Amino acid sequence: MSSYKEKKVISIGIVSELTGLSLRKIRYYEERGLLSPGRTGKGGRKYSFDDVETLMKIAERREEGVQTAEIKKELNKEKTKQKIRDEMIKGQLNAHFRMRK
Amino acid sequence: MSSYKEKKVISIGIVSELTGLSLRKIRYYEERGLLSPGRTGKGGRKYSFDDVETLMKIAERREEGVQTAEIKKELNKEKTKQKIRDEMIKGQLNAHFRMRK
DNA sequence: CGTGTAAGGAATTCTGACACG
DNA sequence: CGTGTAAGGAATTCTGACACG
Repeated sequence: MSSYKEKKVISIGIVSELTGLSLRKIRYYEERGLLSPGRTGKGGRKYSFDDVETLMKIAERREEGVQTAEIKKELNKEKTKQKIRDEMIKGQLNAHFRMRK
Repeated sequence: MSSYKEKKVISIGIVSELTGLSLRKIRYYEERGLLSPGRTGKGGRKYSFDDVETLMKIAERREEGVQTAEIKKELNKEKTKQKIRDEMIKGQLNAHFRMRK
């Protein structure tokens, strides 16, 4: 279910090193709803490797001059596609096990 | 080569939450050579998910009353075994590609 | 041996705001 | 719109040491 890629465990400083983005940019993209880091008990942001990958995609698109609102839509589309893929796999597995019973 | 499991990106506070171990214990096991976290520029420790797993194994063994020196030997043995496995796989791959050429 | 804790300092992160554009 | 920066405060982490056992 929850793989390492999805676990929110990386602090913003490390994410900044990993992506080359400033803390300001990382926080701003969150403000615009492009990603949702977790939070520690006292407010510290926690990111997953998935978040880091998302940020790298954002950086690419920004360099191409794309605005955050547009990038947000693109990311949502990707997420939807991924969900459909996941459900198809789940469906296949269910069909498989129904047959074996 | 370097998967997410091996990337040193988690701070000690998060590792403490993930493992249930105190900061003191985590640092002590390092002092005894049972694991080697990375370091940020200014001295902060950085752990990988692999390190987190190692710490959980250590916690189990400690609960059984095993001393750190003994646990260290066990971990080294595991590491050696893993290395041998990795090399066998590499060997198989090499053999395979030699055949296909 | 393994772990807790108080101590002082350094580095990190947070938020809200002003600036420029 | 997107990003930098200075500001003040709070939370994190570091090291070396003393304590107990």
